Amino acid sequence: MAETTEPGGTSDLEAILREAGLRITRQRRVILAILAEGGDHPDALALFRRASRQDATISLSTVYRTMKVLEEKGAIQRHTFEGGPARFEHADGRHHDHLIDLDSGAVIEFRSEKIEKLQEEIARELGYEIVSHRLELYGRRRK
Amino acid sequence: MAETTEPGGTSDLEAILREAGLRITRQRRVILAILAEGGDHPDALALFRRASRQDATISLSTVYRTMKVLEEKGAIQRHTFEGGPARFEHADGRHHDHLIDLDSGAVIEFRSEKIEKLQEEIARELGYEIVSHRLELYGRRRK
DNA sequence: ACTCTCTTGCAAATGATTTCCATTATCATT
DNA sequence: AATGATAATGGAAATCATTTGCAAGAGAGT
Repeated sequence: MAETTEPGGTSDLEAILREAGLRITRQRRVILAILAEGGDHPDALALFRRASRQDATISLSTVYRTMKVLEEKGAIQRHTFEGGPARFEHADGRHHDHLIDLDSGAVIEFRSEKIEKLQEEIARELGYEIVSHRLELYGRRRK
Repeated sequence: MAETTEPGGTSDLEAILREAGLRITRQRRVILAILAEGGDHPDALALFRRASRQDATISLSTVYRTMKVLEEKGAIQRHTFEGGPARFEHADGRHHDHLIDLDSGAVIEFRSEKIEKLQEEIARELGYEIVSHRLELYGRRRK
């Protein structure tokens, strides 16, 4: 498994930075690696804590700055779920919506072609073109 | 048109406060009246400015406090659209989603039974019960 | 190694919202 | 209408998430 082709790998993110003429710093490398692992949707503080374990010199500002840059380059996505700080996710291209577990804060991704279609339809009827959308379900596990 | 039966009228909101054992103050009356007019989705500052015209003694804190109380009582809804302060809306019972005009900031309400159904379905498949949801379309007027 | 300038850490600034606290006002009761 | 208990208010300070200013530090091309 060549790490250069590993989907969603760190190298993807590094490549994005490099191509944008940005520098690959020690702290960015660490943050990128954490994001590349994927799996969850950490907020800036969580990211900072995890990164700190690998490199104690990282600051929260840098986490925020890095998130901002990566978001601008389209490399990650920022989600602001209800009543909480922004959470970040490695943008793997495939759009999806979210179901947030109100008890654990866990985020489950899903996608519904039907809903997407309906949204387009609704916007069209109202005379609009959708630029982006956000669909979030907040719920609890069914017992 | 008896104002006591006027749907979505101020008296509704006042009744909610009264029934909750809360006091009807001069400033609350002003804020409630503005919300009752409905029509748009003002944020706290806009609400504060409008209220100030009627009663210069109103403070921003009171606007926020009133919003919090009314939200807890289910009398209004708080929406936090992307990249902006919370905006409030008189809760008239009928659930709806929002389409935000990216150019004007205007909010258009809509409702799709089909989408609601699909959401339920998706949550069920994932083993969840929906407690609440949020669907927002961000778009521009089609020319 | 040298230099240019992008990045960083830290602290201070910001923006939205909440909370503290002493004062005022509402409303049920006289 | 006066009284009194206590909820509500204004204003300032506090909080939370995030951004920014600035001097020092570190990539990367030469």
